[in-house]
Amino acid sequence: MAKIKSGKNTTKKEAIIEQAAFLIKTKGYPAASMRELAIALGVEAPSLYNYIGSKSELLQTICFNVASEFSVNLDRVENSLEGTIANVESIIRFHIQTMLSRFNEVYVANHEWKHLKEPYFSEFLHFRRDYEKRLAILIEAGIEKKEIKNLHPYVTVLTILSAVRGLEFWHGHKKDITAQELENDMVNHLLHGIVK
Amino acid sequence: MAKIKSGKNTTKKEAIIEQAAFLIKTKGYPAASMRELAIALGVEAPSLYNYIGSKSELLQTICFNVASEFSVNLDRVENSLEGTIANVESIIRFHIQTMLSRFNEVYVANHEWKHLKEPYFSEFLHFRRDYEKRLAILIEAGIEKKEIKNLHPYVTVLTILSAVRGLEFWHGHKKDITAQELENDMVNHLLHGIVK
DNA sequence: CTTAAAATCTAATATGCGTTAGTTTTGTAA
DNA sequence: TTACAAAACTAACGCATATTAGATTTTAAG
Repeated sequence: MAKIKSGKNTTKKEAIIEQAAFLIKTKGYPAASMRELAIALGVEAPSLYNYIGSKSELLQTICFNVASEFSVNLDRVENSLEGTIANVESIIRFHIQTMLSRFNEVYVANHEWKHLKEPYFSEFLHFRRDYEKRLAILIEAGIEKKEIKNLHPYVTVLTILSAVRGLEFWHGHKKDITAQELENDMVNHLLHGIVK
Repeated sequence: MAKIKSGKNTTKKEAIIEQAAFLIKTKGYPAASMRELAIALGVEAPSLYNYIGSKSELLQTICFNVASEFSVNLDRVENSLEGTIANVESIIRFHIQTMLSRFNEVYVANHEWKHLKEPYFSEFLHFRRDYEKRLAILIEAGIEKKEIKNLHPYVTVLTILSAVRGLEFWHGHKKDITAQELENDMVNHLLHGIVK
């Protein structure tokens, strides 16, 4: 009777994934049910299986889509000719912008990946570690060139990645401050600190 | 047949909560089952109900215990006579130390509180917002006293809280760096930045 | 040793889950 | 209009869940 709605340039599968990202973000993967997802799309649960293979496939798609985007951006930065500070700033800004523009998917990739099944769980974990490692190498290069303070590179990476992740909490406070202000102030804080 | 084991100075209820924190952290609240919790304690699931009222009560206890600890610490800092920088540093260090010493419970309070039922969900959300607000006021005072840069206070609070939360990811990397180094470097980064 | 209470067990209830099978409806092209 | 395929439906399976009821075992006190 009802039909899955999909926008002009999106397939129905993409519409399902988008709605799934919202639901998984809101309820968490285990509590996000196929029946509720179906209702949100105006359809019965079994109908979804004409487009997707399984519930876990939805999570995989979301997580690895996001991972791929960050990886491609890091490729670009690694090949840039700018200094370390500019590179780090560029990465921070990319994280903030992606976090804000594709909130549901990034949130799911950040929080729900632990519910991935093997071998996807291990693959994703490996990707994360690799991404952190590549960032740490970038930071180390900056330390050697004396552009950056000699703090433990992993701590620096951890602090930056965690800080930008925290933008999830900003979603309720949008009125007080624009996205641009937020981005600038956070970059300023992470690069130069808050002490005057 | 089997009996719930509890340490010397802990009641059986406390033993259940401690194990529950580990399980909920690992699996997420919806996927953490009473049966699995019972097995970890060497007992059958229904036996747990002699000590606790429900599964959701476990989550409530964990979340509000942690909230209370952070609140008490903030009370102390608010009444301190130190400058803003010292106060902020003290709060950052408290977060890091609590995160590392009571990892499971803090993790659960940070990540699984959205599965709290009403009215606990709203109460916890209100507590969080209040805590952030109190920190922002602290920061604002520092800005007025010209101890701290004039960045948007909420962004500063967000950045700090998110960064310390990120310590969850450090739990696998313990060998490379001591807790003390980590704490010092992160405080340094958050107060003074990374640019040389 | 007896007895009462505390602790644990087994069995069962009701509910919800992901998914499959088989059927019916809808859309499209010949 | 007919025929075929895509997309939706209903019904159901097998399994896991939190929790309750009631019986049984263990513990501790008199």
